[in-house]
Amino acid sequence: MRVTVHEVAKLAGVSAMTVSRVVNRAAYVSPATRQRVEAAIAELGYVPNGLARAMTSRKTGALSVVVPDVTNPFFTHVLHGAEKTARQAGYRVTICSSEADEELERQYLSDIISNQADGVIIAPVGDSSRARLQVLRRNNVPFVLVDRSVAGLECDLVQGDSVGGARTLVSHLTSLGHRRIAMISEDEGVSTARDRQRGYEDALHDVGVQADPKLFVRATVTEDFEGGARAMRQLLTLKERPTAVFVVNNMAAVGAIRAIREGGLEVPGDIAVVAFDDVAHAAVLSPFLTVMAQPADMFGMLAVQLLLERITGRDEARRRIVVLPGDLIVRASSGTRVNTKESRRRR
Amino acid sequence: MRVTVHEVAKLAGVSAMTVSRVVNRAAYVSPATRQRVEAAIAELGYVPNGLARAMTSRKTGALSVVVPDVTNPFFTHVLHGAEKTARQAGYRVTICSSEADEELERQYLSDIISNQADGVIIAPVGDSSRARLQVLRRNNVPFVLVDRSVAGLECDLVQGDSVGGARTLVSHLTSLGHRRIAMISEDEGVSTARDRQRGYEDALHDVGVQADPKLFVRATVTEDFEGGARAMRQLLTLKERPTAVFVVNNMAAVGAIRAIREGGLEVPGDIAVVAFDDVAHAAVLSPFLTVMAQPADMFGMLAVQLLLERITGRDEARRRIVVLPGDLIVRASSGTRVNTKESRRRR
DNA sequence: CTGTTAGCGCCTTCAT
DNA sequence: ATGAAGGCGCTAACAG
Repeated sequence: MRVTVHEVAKLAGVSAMTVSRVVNRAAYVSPATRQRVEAAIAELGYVPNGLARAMTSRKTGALSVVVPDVTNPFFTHVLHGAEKTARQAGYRVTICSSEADEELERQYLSDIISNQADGVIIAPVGDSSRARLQVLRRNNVPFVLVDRSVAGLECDLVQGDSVGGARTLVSHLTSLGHRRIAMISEDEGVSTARDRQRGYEDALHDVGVQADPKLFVRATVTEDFEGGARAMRQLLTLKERPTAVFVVNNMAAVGAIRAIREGGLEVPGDIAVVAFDDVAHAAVLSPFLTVMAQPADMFGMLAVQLLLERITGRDEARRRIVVLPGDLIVRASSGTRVNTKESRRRR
Repeated sequence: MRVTVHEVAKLAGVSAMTVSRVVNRAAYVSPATRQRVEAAIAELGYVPNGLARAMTSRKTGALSVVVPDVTNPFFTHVLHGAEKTARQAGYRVTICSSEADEELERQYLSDIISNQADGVIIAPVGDSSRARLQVLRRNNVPFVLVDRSVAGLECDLVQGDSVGGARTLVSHLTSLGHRRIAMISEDEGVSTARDRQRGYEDALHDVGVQADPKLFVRATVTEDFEGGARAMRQLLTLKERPTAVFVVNNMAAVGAIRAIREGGLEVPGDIAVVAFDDVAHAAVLSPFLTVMAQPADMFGMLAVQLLLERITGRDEARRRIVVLPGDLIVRASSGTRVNTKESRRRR
């Protein structure tokens, strides 16, 4: 089978312990024996068994990052930031795509415990994740939430300013004269959905508009854009169509825009669209969607930093919450000033 | 510390061995004791230690997927396909982003051996990866290449039809009347770059055009689009500018288009652009780039299937190569028929 | 400076 | 149907 310390030891004429010391650059090994051991290692192509090491050291050097969708550019950048930061600190990163599925998430978290990851970064499926995360806690696996909080669970968290961001986006629409503004949200168990809804309502309230329940729909947000498309189609059936739509995230927005066009309408001519999170490559290729762009890489980086502090630091019980502001990027999809009764009156 | 078999055993009043048998659903445990053990497991929140298990079973249940860039939508979908297929087969997937860096790749592969992954899927940095992959082989870690082959290395491989795909893309351009067609390629150590160059030259040859070395530039392809942009800027300095450009991949194409626009020119008006690999979300938001779309998810799925066969199957020494065709998707960036001297003459 | 002992948590093997 | 012994590969803790 695979080469072990013992074979190296035998070849070098020393004990297994000495080999271990050489490998780990640890203390006092005479240059002469060190050299013999190194030669033996090279000759046999010895690679230490990380599992065995982890067994004794109780450190696997692995962090797990759990996201609902690896193909979503937002999470892709969270991953990237996390991976980079973790690597620089000597940790590997295992990526799990929960597909926004509770059972799958449960399975992954169980795997993570089983495989003794040193820590976990997770964008939870939703509030239902609470029970699963408490199992992590019971097993002493430190974790940090990214992007989404979980109701009733106190823990470190890196998130965007969803309330403020949504308010800014929707205010952008109202400032253009829109008053009949719909929102496409997602499952209410997701904290960002709730927060963005609040920002949406705040912005409407700012201009004296009462949120109309008929203009609020939820999309099942999947990797495919279908969820957003379906929600949009539903809005298009209304007698009084909205003149603008605020979409809870980038993927749903892409679906919504497709649905609008398939319905024979135009963005922003017939319906203006704004959304949370930028769409990386699309933004460069043909800048179109007006968004609240979030520094996704930074989410990942900071989450790992908090996590590493939990792992290495003596547990300062204090819970840390980092909130990162986003940037409003105005592009074509939100259109220009429109003439509504209200806006005409004001001029 | 973490709960172990022994604590469960003590609580249930049995031996550790019996606990193990219950956990593994193995042989002969009386219903009565089984029940007591299960109660103890639940009460203590026991989760088996995967490392210890792997130590004895010599199976970690982990596959590693190494890609040059996790934010590239092409690789993102390869990952997704791989992850899904692996999970269904009971394997976890660890993702490594080599950043197209040789040293980083070496480190990852070394980690992978060390952590006893059961197998590896890798889109290698380039031909230089050969040495590193041979280390894998020496350590009996089965692996399958995706997307790129490695010169001088015989092994299972899932790839696209780069020669044919490039030829189709470039022929699309020649059929529109273009004759002065540039290519933005990448490092020649990457098999797809070589293959696509061949397809490019073949297509030119088909219409009696000799490839002009001045029209061939290489981009350092990074996660950022800068590589493609720089290459494009270089082409724009030519006295006789190309009328069309074939770009080796999606990321570089995005950069190239940005550079063209920043240079005050238009796509496709001044320069037509075609590229390999679609840009997922952008394609829906504002269909623009003419591409050879590859079934990336399928790359990942098939690669895992081949890998699992290597892992579980008795090694049928035969090497397997799967070549998946792409789809030409014609959009705005390649433009319509142009009038060149040649095309005018022909009419 | 180097070797010996023991044990990480589990499971294979052999008893009972 | 259940238990005891031993070992997977490595290293911490103690010798010397």
